[in-house]
Amino acid sequence: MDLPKTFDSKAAEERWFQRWIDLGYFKADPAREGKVFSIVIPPPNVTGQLHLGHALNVSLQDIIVRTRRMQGYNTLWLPGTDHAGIATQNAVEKDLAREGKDRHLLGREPFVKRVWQWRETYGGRILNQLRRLGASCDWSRERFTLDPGLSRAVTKVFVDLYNKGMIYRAKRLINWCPRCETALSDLEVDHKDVKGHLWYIRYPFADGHGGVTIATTRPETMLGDTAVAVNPDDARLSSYVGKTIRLPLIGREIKIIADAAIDREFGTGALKVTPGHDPVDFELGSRHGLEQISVLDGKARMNENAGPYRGLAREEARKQIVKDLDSAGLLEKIEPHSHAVGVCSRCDTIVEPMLSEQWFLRMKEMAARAIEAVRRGDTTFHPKFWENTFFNWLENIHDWCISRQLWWGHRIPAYRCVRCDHLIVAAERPARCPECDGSDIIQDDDVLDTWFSSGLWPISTLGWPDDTPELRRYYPTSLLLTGFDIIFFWVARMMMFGLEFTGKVPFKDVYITPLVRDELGKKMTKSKGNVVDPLDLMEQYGADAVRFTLAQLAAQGRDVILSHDRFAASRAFANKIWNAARFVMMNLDGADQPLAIVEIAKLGLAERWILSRLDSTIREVTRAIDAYEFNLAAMRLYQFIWHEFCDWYIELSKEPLKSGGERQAAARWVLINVFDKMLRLLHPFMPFVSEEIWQVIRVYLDEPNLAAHLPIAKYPEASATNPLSAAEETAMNHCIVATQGLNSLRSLLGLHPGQAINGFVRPLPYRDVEFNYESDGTKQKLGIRFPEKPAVADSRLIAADVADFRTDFDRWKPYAVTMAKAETLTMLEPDQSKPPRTAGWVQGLIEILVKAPEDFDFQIATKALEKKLSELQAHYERDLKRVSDPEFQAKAPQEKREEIEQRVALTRGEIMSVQLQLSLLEGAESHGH
RNA sequence: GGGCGGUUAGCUCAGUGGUAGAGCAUCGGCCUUACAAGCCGAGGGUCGCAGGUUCGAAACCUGCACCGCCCACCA
Repeated sequence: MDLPKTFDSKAAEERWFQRWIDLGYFKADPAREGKVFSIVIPPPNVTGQLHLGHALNVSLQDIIVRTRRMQGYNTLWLPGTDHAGIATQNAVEKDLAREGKDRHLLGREPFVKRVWQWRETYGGRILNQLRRLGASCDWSRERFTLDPGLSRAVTKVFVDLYNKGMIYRAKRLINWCPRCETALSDLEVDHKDVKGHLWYIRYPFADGHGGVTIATTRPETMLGDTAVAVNPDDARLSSYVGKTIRLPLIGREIKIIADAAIDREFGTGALKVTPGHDPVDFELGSRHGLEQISVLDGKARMNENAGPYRGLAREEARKQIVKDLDSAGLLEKIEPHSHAVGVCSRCDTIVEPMLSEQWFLRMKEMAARAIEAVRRGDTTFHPKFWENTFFNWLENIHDWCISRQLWWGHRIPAYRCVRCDHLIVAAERPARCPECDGSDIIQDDDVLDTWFSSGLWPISTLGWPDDTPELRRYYPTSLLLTGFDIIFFWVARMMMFGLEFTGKVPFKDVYITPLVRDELGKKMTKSKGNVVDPLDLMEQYGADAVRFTLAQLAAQGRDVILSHDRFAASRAFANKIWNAARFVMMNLDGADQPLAIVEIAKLGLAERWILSRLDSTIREVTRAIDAYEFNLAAMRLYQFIWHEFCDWYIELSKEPLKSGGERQAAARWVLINVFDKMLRLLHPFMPFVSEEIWQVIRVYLDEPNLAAHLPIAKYPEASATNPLSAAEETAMNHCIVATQGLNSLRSLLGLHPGQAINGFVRPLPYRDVEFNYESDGTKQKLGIRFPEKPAVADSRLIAADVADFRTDFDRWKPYAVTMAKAETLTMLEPDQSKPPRTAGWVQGLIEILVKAPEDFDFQIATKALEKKLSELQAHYERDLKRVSDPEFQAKAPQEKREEIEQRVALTRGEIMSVQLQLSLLEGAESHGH
């Protein structure tokens, strides 16, 4: 089998994705038996472009979806898009503007038609980009929030909530964007700090004398003032309460009122009250029954209530009014003042608090039920701390303004009889007015906030309000995976709607993804020009590498900071796997298809060892995915594949592969089987490279009902019993550590890697077994000759030989280095019966030193050893002190005491070893120079 | 004003009570027929600061600093 030297990611991506879809692997069948795993995609804006947030989101969803599918779950991942009312409408308006038109010129019908056209053009784009990432959605179930079925759900919800009295119409002070010319919800308003001014303006009493000075950041709204308020406890001003003021410039007479909410410290302590243009004043005005006067129109120009200023834009009016007040001698001073202004989150225009009649949804009760459901644990957030954020918002929730003065969206199912003005809320347009029987009935012009329909996404996409098989089978969904920026907009609303209309939470788990930032840790925005395009990344590194990198970076509770190095490393990883595959295939020439299964008992130590490492990897990866710890799963895979399988097992397999016979058969079988399981584990992370390789090796697999492709192959499970005994594990770890120790020694001594070193290491628990080591540099690890069967351990233990090495390899490793060296040393002690070959080891070392090259730097080597020695001594002393501390002996748990006592012995051995090495260096220096 | 998250090697991040870790980057040595997108080594950290709890703290508690984010009607 000929495989090219480097992995061609693009070819693999093109080869497999369409194939998987054509074969229907991603299709969900509600009729199928089995446990269910279901998830609905956070629908991207229909006209959106893929950004890294999507890429992260989709990669993580795909990892878990593919895993569950392979684990045999009845899996549904439902894709789709959101009509994204205001965002899309703005985009099309911008497009129109380029042609010198605007939507009003076009008219409502043609404009909406144009948006649909736009959707036809760009609507498929983002989903195609998700497919490029490998998203294994059931693409046959694609939904759009304006689909007829989903619209029907929206209408029903509106009508039901209206009939329950939860949706109502009211004239309130709402957020108004003068550019978009629509109402906005509180969430759609961003707050920005601006450096403004505080204008101090004297409002004279009605008799023309004296007056009260107020401080304001918005002088132009004074035209709508209907009172001046002071704190009743304010000694300076309370005597004025009840007096009348003549409002400058327009001459309206207003009263001075008292209200405890007034901050005496701010400004002059007197507040101009503008109920028509300020939320605080609106509240205050309602308490005192003040008139509400609006002085601005929908485009934020002064209206007919603004007298001489009518027609001016609000900024113009402000300048003019300040100027006029100054001429009138009423402007007392101007102070610089920073404060926050609300801006439209879509277009950044300063939002105007405006009096307006809108539709509202009462939230308190629904919010309370959502809180209760999360408290009960029906839904759990990951990471958990997001629950606080969720509670916090819901506990302080205000009614939701759901109507928008837009054209793109779900038109509100409310109708009005032209003749008698009767309001009818109904799913269908009524033919006649039930009050006056009039037939002239018009529908409300407004559409719903786009989040109203996305809030229904988990139920509407499954067919609600009908009782569909999908709804019954897949609802509640298993998981929602989304960004924190839409917890309020979307997650909370889905919770509330789901509970309200099905009595059940819409998802059991919510995984909140972190924010993706650029390499400098900055948020990516178009205006900063630091947006990294995932399509470029895929082009450069391949979809697998992009997915794997995002998974690695997605630690819970942290922002994802991009790093090109990481993408490059993942691409190298894909290539590494590819080359491992080439090695395996090269060595399977002429092998049976499928390979005959080899019993575990007939495998060598290295074979059993890699199988054992594989089991540990399977367990850890599975556990991490279950816990949504994608980064840990990815890291473990990387560690196993590269450092355990490639670095060790492949190297160790070379000799048996050449040997022919049973050992060759065993090595072949292990190579294929480990590779197979490894690819299955890897597949959810790197679907393309894994499939590309698996297709080549699958002919060797002997599995009943073997899947044709990886997406539906069975997910690996760890063996019930460890293929490696504790003793064998110890032996193998000794080999690894001995090899590393001697490689390090050679490097330290400045020897050429090709320089042969002969030596042996005897693992202490196996005193009658030795591992001969002959490294000639060209096959560094190959020289280890493993005993066919490790002999039973000798029970005699020397001082350094007390550690129980049945612990995790990584923790164990440093001790083993010590072991290898300590062995050497103990042999020098007089009371030991001295095994002859230990002296040989030392002898070998001396010979090497004698043969050291002319330019060998003894000073550097000595320095390094001395440093190491002092570190060891520090550790030794610390541990020794600890061990001899009576309190430690009294209070520390026994296992800890033992552990540290063992460490003391080991460190002591290692110290002696380093001392020996140092003395050898000294000797060699005087000898050789 | 309230709340949340973060601070560990040059960079990006693991590490929830027992000798500080990985990847990348750096340095040294290797073209060794799976892989130079590679292999073998090495250097590099008073774990943000100050207290406390503990036999023992990067980890647990308190306070502080700095970075980032969210919420909020001081005109």
